[in-house]
Amino acid sequence: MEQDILKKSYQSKLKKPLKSSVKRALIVNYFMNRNRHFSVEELYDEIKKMSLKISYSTVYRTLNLLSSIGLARECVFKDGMTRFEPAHRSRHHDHLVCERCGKIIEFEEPKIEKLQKEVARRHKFTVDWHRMELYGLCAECKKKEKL
Amino acid sequence: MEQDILKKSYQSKLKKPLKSSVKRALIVNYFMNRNRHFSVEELYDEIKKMSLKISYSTVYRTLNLLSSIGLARECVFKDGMTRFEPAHRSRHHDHLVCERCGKIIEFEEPKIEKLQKEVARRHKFTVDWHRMELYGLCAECKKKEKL
DNA sequence: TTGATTTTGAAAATCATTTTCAATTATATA
DNA sequence: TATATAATTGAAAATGATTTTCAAAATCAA
Repeated sequence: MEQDILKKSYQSKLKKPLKSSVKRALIVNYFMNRNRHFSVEELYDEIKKMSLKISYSTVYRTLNLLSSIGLARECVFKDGMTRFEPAHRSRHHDHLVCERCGKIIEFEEPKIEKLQKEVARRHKFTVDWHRMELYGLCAECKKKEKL
Repeated sequence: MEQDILKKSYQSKLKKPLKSSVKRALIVNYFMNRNRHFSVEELYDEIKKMSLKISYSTVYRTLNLLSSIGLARECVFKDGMTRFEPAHRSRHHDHLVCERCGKIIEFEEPKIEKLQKEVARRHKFTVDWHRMELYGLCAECKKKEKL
């Protein structure tokens, strides 16, 4: 069961024990089967759509839980809303964000990472993490633009 | 007078005319003489310290005005608070943010910019702007860490 | 000076997120 | 299996940064 991953991961971090719960299972299940970003609202709506009762409190709580044990990554783009993505599916990456349609494209560019490290070294800075987002127009929206 | 820059810049953008105002002059003056980031609270406190009356509404309004005509740049780092920086002092740059003391270091790295453009091209994406922040520990905080 | 328009600040509204708290549920153990 | 203990839940309230409202004050053009 998917919650087991969570339990182990969580309890190994020396917090209070986790009791199993239907609601949390629901959220974790959605989360584990997602391989891209989603907003809290998106997840909430999805569960509601299955005509299942859930509250935002629980959604936020569970997502923060996943985040705190490193299973989820949080991204906050320009719109200021928190999105989550599964950390188990992909390595660190950066984002291209379309300002027209909101599409989010992930990319990795090791050469940039290397240069970032260089910059940090130059400033005697130790980098824990970074975020990099390129905002603009995606191919599809550019096409529409031209019509 | 510094407000003139604002007036010209603003009115040339075809909006309603600007009347001169002491409060706005105060804020614009602070802004123009700043060459680094500041939070809204920082500016507000600074003006209050001079025992001058001002309200947050006015501060926000004026800063947003400066932003809308391109004189100010807005940055939102991990803490979620909006900071402003004068756009007239420096070119585009990215940031190193110390997670311990909050220090913000600016840097430019043309090689990274070039690689970003390459990434965008690869995805047929047109980039309008980007943000890149490296979070970690600055040299001073690392030193303290070791004691 | 008047009349029209902009600016201001206090208070209320927003909006995503977090917290509170009482009721419900899971679990360990008697 | 019953009971005690602790975790989970959701509704509603709280939060906190920012924006909006609205009536009063200030500015400007004629």
